[in-house]
Amino acid sequence: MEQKPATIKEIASRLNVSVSTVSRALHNHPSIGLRTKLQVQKLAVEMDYEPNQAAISFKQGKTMTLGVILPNLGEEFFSMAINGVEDLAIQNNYTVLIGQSHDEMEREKKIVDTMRRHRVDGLIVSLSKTTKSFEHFEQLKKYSIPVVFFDRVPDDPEAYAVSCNLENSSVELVDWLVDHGHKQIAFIKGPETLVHSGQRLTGYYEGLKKHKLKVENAFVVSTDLGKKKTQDAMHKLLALKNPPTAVIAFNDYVALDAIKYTRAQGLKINHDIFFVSYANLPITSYLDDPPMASVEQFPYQQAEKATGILFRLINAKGDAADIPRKIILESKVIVNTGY
Amino acid sequence: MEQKPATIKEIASRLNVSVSTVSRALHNHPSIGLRTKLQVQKLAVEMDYEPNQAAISFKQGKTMTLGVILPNLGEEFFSMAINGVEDLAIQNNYTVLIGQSHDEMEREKKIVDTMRRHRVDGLIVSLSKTTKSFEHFEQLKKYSIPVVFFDRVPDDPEAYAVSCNLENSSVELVDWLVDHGHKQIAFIKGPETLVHSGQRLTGYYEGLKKHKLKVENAFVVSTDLGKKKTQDAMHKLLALKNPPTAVIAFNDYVALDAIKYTRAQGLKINHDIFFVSYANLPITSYLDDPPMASVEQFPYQQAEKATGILFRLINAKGDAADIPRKIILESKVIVNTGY
DNA sequence: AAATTCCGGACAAGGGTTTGCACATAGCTA
DNA sequence: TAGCTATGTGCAAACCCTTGTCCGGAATTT
Repeated sequence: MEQKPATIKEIASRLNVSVSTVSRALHNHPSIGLRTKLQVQKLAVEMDYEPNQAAISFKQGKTMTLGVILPNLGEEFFSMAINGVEDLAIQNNYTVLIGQSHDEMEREKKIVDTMRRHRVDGLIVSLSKTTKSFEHFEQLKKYSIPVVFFDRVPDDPEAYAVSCNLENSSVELVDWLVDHGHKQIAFIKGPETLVHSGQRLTGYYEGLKKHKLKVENAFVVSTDLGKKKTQDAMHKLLALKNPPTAVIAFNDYVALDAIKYTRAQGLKINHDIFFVSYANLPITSYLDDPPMASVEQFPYQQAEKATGILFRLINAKGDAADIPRKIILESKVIVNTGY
Repeated sequence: MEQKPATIKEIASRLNVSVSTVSRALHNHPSIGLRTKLQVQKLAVEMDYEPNQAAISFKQGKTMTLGVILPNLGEEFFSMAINGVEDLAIQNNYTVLIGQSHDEMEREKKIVDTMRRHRVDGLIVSLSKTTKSFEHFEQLKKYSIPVVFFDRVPDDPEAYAVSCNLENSSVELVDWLVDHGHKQIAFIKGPETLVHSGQRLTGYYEGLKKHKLKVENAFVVSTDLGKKKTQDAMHKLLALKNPPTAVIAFNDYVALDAIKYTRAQGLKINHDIFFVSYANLPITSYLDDPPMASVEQFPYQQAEKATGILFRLINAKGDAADIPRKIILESKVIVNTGY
């Protein structure tokens, strides 16, 4: 077993040529003669030569590494998003450093620090739901590390961000429910810190208005996305003298918790009370009574677009003027059929 | 906005001291006077100095980076496992490079290449289900990059591996079913390439023997873990003149697909036919009729233990004699109660 | 006062790769 | 034949940090 990895230097000395020649030969530089080139390449293979990425990073000031920070890989939404980043990264010969904030701002900060120290060439971020300040990201400008956000994006016009507009789909969700005879439509909203929360709510109100339905304040309840709060929220709705016949949940996970609770109360899902939500997670297809409709937010595409922008930023030497700061995808209502 | 990141060199020249002094001052080296130390540290903060990890890696021949290769982050089992790696890595000031093989050997190979080029200090791997040769891993020895496998481990006595013994739990699964009156127990097995497949099957046979039940060959069907094959397998079982009353599925995902299919055939789950499986995924708690029992395989713990071994290997200079090559955790049957 | 110790800091090397520039040899043109 | 131009290689610097060795001078000891 060989101990130390081979270096360009060793190849050079064995062939009695200079290191620069070897380097150029391996890069197919035109100014190297064919014979030399072949010799070098042959020996390189024999010696299991592998360029030392650390040395290259050092020399070039580029690490060929992208950082990705997201709340939680356990959520299907994010694990699908990762694929969007990874695929594009691989195409560009980049590697991906992943960190999970677990929805805690402190952890998010720490990860940013680590990424910075590792000198990642750029960062893809989906914010933790508890993130309220953004210094840790702004700081990155000092080190000229570009950042692109997706899905959970900051409310900052300067930031590069890819997200899904949920307002129209929220209206469509209401449309769909009304078409199916509902007039008592409740809404479980998420944390105010998330930009998306507002969009959904706005769409909801808009939808009600469009169909000339009255806004019932008691029909709007909130959750922190945790199981407990979601159940509390659901409890409030069910306790009303005149409970809703349909519920729009913040996302599929919330819907799942809400459904579970509701079922435990003896109601028949999608019969006594209907659910619709956001995210359109594949796992919902295994449920007996999944949300009847869900808003697809295209995690893969969002992440991919964000990564595309990031690469443009990385490659743009200063003149990033023509790179769009905001990309908004349209979400889409998917009606759950085959169950 | 500052363009170039600050270097130790700049600090040195501004303070009219040598770079070595600065370096030592920042590392709290005892041979540096207090006054100098403070001056240096103060200026370092002012200049937003951040050690260049690439340069350090280069110099030290260590990248402080761990590579993790696993089939698919979308599977809860693996996304939970990642946390085990990440937590331990953070504690040791390491960063984690993640790659998904998507269960394709070719992709796995490519990722190994990238990781090698990035000179990760070590690798944690859970094999793709299509991986049949291991050259790409053995190759790593040449570069002295240690590898530790977990869960989906190779059948090689030399390899470092952490896994869960499923044999005993498989017997227990049969015990449990028999206790609940079942005598017609079927088994959906997985790909032969996975070591675990054999363990499960062995345990199944052992369980049958223990309870003096006859082995029905028709009761053992197989899947490649995909939805289609699972349905085919389930179809075969249900088509028997004397179908099973209970099914042991390869894992929860297989169980989910099988259950879905079975339900579609008009049978009542956990009434006409019972399911038990492996993995104990949290998402099953959202199902109306989840598998009645599931074998917990402790993904977090497996990954954590594997990472622990990896760190020992990284830190052991050659004498890795006392580091165990195999760690076997006992899996545990979890009976699904509260639904 | 002379000798010894120790503290604070400097010098320099080394690690792998890339790249601008200089240089040598050969082949060609005039 | 002298003068050029390709063509192919080598030299050396630069990238940033760590660390072993060495040295001047002040403080302590005898």
